Amino acid sequence: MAGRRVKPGVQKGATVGAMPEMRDEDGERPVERQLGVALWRQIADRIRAKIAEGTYDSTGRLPPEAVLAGEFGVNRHTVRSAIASLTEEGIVRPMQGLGTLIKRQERLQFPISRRTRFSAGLADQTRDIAARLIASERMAAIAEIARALKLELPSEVIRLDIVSAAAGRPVSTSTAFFPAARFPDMADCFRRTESVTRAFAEQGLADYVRLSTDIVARHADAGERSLLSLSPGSIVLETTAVNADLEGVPVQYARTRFAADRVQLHIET
Amino acid sequence: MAGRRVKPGVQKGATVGAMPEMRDEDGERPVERQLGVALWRQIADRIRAKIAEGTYDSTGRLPPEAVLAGEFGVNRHTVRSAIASLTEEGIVRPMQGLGTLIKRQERLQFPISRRTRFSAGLADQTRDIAARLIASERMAAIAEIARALKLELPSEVIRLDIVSAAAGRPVSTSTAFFPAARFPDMADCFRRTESVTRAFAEQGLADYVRLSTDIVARHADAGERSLLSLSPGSIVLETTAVNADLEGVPVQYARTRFAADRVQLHIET
DNA sequence: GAAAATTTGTCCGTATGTATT
DNA sequence: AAATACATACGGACAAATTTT
Repeated sequence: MAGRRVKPGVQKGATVGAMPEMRDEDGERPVERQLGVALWRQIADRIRAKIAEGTYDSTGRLPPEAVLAGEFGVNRHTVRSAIASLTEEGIVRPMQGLGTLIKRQERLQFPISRRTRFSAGLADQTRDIAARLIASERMAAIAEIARALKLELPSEVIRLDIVSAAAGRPVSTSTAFFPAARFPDMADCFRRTESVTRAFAEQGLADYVRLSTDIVARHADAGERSLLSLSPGSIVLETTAVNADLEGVPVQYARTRFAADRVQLHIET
Repeated sequence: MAGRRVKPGVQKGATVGAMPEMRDEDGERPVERQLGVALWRQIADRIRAKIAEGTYDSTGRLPPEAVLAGEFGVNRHTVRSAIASLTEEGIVRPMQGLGTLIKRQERLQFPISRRTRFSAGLADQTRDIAARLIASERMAAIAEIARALKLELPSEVIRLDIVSAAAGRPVSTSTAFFPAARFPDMADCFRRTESVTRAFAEQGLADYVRLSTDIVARHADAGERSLLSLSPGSIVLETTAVNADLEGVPVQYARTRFAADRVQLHIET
């Protein structure tokens, strides 16, 4: 086996004859070398994608390393590096003599609708939900926040930094702003109740609705990777939402970053 | 094994106490090495992110290479590699003696609401929108599609593969399924009108609504990178939507992958 | 139960790419 | 431009654990 490896690098000395753009339309191995992304990481990405597609669902395990190496046209060691990375991510678990088992992990579905409270729809998916307050601050509102909450400047807001976990794994981190005049005890109430809904209720707001949501996806920065236990290159789904009471007065402006590989947003319209 | 980086980094020979601290809220620079992504690509990613955040909006250009090298704690050669990559992507344009200019590119906002057709909300953001049919097929519905479209098995569906571009840059690629019995000429109509809405209209469906949408973010695969002109490591926002006529009968099941760095989804509830 | 086949884990070495000095 | 250090990728050989024969 072990096909001839293509000569890497751009030979700038000798002009290579007109190789007519080999059309590699078959999906099996357009591996791109030396483009700033290590081969083992590219292989890891492709294995991860295949797992997500359900390619290996019938066996529940990866093909043997030697087979994968053959499929991708790389050395077995390179496949091993890729599998090591996926192991680090908690996606697979290699067992000597047995094979590499695929750990099943479902995506949590987060409903986004007018009446949805943060964790309401999660109750039937997992019981073990925890929200932890990691920081809070009473501060002057900057223009962006004042505009969203429809506050006059200057105004004070309360900021809460929250990390939420389901089944022991962190799934999201939020930064939420509340008008300080109306909800002066937000931090204490949240710390005690571990819920924005209940914190609102303790301060006299029985119900509230979601006004609008913006959604963006990007790479997680170092802080988010740390809070959400993500590996480098991981993705966050960032939602920016404005919630209001039933009269339409904004009560919360929140930016939530979800670990993209653990969640799915769902919108009923 | 987190970065055991020894960090020769920033040699501050003379302490610059009065430096105005350019709003660099991103604390320090925990550059993580030996993790499968070349340093220059990590730097490129971070510069791209900063551009997206608007960090350099005041000047419209990147700080000098030497300054960037100092900020990130890497050699200037590495920063140059990163900038070369961003130049290739068309994000910046270095000019000798002048600096590195940032090419303006806004995020397109895609509204997701009950009555929104695909490109309706785009009209006021850019004039130059194009939808191109790259493949079509009449095929037997698989279980997932039949369930979404509420078809009995066996049934036939028409599949359209579409790439949409705005202002000359591809922003999304969709795979859409329609019941073949009801819309037999979908492919021709779409090819002619370049619009799902108009193709529906030509076949007797004047109006339709969005029933539900699922949203997921993940790394782009090789095919998506090719169709959307994305670089390795890029992210796609994938929406899976079911549209129905006004009686609630499903008429379209579509999976759309957006280039995540070019779009923002917006939900009004 | 024992032997063979399969599969992951570890070691050797070599060549090349990456980043700094 | 060159020297140095380290990460990446390849190739081979064998050990260790598990399943199959």
